[in-house]
Amino acid sequence: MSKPAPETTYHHGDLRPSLIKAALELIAEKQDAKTLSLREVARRVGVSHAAPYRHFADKDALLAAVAEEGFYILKRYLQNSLEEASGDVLHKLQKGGVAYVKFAISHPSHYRVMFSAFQPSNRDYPSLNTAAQKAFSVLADGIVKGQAMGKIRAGNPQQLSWIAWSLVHGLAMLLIERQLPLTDEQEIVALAEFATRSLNQ
Amino acid sequence: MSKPAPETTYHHGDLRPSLIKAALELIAEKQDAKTLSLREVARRVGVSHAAPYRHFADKDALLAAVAEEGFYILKRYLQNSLEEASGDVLHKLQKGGVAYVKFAISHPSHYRVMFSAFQPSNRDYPSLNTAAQKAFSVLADGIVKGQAMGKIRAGNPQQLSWIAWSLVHGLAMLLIERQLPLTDEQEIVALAEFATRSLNQ
DNA sequence: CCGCGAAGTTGACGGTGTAAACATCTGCTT
DNA sequence: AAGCAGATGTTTACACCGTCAACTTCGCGG
Repeated sequence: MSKPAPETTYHHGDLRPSLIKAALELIAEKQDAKTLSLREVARRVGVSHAAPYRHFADKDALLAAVAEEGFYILKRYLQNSLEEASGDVLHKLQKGGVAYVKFAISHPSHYRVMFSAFQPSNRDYPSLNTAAQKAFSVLADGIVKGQAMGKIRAGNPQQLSWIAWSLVHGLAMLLIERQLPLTDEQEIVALAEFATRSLNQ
Repeated sequence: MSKPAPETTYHHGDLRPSLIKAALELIAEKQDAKTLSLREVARRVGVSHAAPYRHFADKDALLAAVAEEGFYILKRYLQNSLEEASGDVLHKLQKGGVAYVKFAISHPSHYRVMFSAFQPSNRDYPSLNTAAQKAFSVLADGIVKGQAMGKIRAGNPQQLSWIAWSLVHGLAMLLIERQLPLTDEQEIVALAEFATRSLNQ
């Protein structure tokens, strides 16, 4: 609403976020992120095919921005689920794990981009890396808190949170790639709950 | 050695497996499987750019074959590690889990192809699906055996093996995508051992 | 021995990522 | 207020890609 649809102007004025949004839409519409073309994104925004290069070094850079956006959303999603969950820390954490899987399966193509945008040298796209780190920290901080309250077994909290992340990430990935013959949401949630209960506490 | 390097012939004679092998080499040489081109594979084999279409419907079909090959290798790898591991079933299974992660991080780009070759409708490439299933069964069968011997807690063995698979797959993926700041093989093995010990038994 | 189908080649087409040269606009300086 | 400079878009061009159709070569069964 901030922009009164300026009919036709030479300068778009808000291109960078528009490109990210359009890429997100296209990724969601197809199932497949790897068939996404930069020119298609430009077309959807109504801009020439070279315009994106004023805002992104290359196609990968746009995908990295899309991924980064995903980690912001995931972080808020996890924080909300932890706040809303009732009961003790352990129960909150389990709800968080289920929420993680739910997020992944409800945005499968976006989730895939989030975890495939990383380059050989992970020093590219530092803001993507810190965004991912912050999302992960929601889970890791919960584990530290649980340990402090004696609800979670002692031990290297970093290792503990890494394997907890591995569990939900692996489950999410296998579900997204249809390696597990589950489609019903209820069945999936049940399995996710079972998973979060299966780690030694 | 079976082929005495026939200098130059119109017909290659062994093209299909050669293409798979060349694709595998190229994927390993680059880190990145998505920059692999069909024409590049054909070039490496010394054949025209359209020749692959006599053996594969399209590029995805070649990648599916590459993935299938990966699941055969993985299956043998897991079987060997289970056989060679000493001790009871539980210990064997834990060794198997570590072996799984080791396989993934020592063939990262191949492993990525294995889990990204699946199509929206998983009824394409049925042989790929059964190959993946068979590799997974090595692990699942071990769990059933462990339950029969009372070494692993009772419960739906399918769910149990699914979450065990999720754990090692998630750990492998996070390591491959460099989401966990570990590079030293020993550290990684230690984390994998910790992971396989962390499931309720 | 011959001809037919399988396997490989050539050439073409539309689409893609990306760079270079050009056009337009916006805001700051004088 | 004028105008210039840099930021933002456009056009054009190039090499490469996946794929198809038409053509060529070869090996094998009648």
